[in-house]
Amino acid sequence: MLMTSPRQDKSTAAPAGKREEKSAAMRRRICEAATECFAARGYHRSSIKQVVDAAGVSLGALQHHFPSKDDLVEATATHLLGRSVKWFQRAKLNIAQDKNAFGDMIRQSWREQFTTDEYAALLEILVAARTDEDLRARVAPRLDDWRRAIEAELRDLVPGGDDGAGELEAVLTIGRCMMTGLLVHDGLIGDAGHMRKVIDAWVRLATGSGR
Amino acid sequence: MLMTSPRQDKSTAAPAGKREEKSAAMRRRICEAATECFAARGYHRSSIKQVVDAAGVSLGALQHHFPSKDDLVEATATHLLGRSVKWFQRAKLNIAQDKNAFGDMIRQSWREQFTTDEYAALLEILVAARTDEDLRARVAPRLDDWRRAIEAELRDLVPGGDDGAGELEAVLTIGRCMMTGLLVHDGLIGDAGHMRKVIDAWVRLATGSGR
DNA sequence: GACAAAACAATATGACCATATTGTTTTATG
DNA sequence: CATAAAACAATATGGTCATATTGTTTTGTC
Repeated sequence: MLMTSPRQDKSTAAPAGKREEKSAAMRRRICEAATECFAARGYHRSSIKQVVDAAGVSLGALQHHFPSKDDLVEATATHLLGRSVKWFQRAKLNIAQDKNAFGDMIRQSWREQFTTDEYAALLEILVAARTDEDLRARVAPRLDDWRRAIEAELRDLVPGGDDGAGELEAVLTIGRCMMTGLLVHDGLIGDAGHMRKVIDAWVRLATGSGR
Repeated sequence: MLMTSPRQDKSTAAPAGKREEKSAAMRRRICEAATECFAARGYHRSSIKQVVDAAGVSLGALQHHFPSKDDLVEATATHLLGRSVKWFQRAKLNIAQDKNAFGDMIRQSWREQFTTDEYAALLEILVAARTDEDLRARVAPRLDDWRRAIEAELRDLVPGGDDGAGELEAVLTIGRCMMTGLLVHDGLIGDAGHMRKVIDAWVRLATGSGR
């Protein structure tokens, strides 16, 4: 038996590493596989079996780390939201503090964050959580933390004024929601050029230029 | 068996076009039940059996009118999109041609169109179609028709100038996408007051007031 | 009134899914 | 190195799903 056992090769794995470290790597690997599956086939059409196959691990291994599907989904959502926060932290440093900073950030965010498999997977999870009480109870708090973390991160980027705080929050929320809806509506047609035009229109509106 | 004569008993039954009419009523009834199910439990968690129970019809009846699930979903999407177009046609007449027309329309649309079970069901279908090629091929054209119908309907409502056409399209698209994303993101938290604030902020931005 | 097609109904089928169960290997630590 | 816990693996189970199948009733037309 065990002819086709999906073992990790030990040549690359750190021997001195701890059990905990290996466990974290396995969890990450499974979450990444889940991300792929959710993006490719949608949340409900992705079975545990498919995630297992995509990750190249055994069903038992997945079950050990994520006893239920909700456990896996919550972990995947947390993983994706955490990566998004890290993206903003990085992007913030790379963007010059000129007057186009905001528009550049929006456009870059669209390209590098929203039009990715990672965001597609997150969208699947969010929509699934809408009609699944248990899942929503797990995911909603993480989503709220994510929103706050990003707002805190970008607070000093937008020039704004005195009422910049509330204004920033509103503009960020509108932008985020608009991009999400753009994926759902116009993404279904698949016209990337048209979507970019909409993004540009949003930047114009949000920065008050060209009016 | 049971060869009773159908010659009499015409007083109570519909006189003409009975079969076609009854068929349309049945189809509508099933689509409405599907809408309920999709909104309450999500697309993939709604089984044909549940739609059948909600509609109070037999499985055979549903199968007769919609041989496959995709047939049912396409019909439901078409039904919902058609109702949305009718909503805009009605709303357009009710709104005075003052300078607040646009803002009023946005707010009314949010209340009466987006925060409804009908739109929740549509959202479920759109997201499901993202990762289901067959379903997308059926739904995407209907969605495109819907978008064009609404744009044509509202073309004369926004003052706009020469470039009003392109500008209107962009503003409508952004607003529509923003509301959809608002449902997905902030709707998960369930704070209706916060969402209304975002809508107000969008109206301010789109109309250029208070800047 | 005969007759075919449409409409409606009830049951059957085969696939798939989440998870439970049971067994084996690896790792940390005394 | 003994040993217990953690990690990993293979199979089993009960339920649900979409759809196929087959049978019955209703309706339009000749």
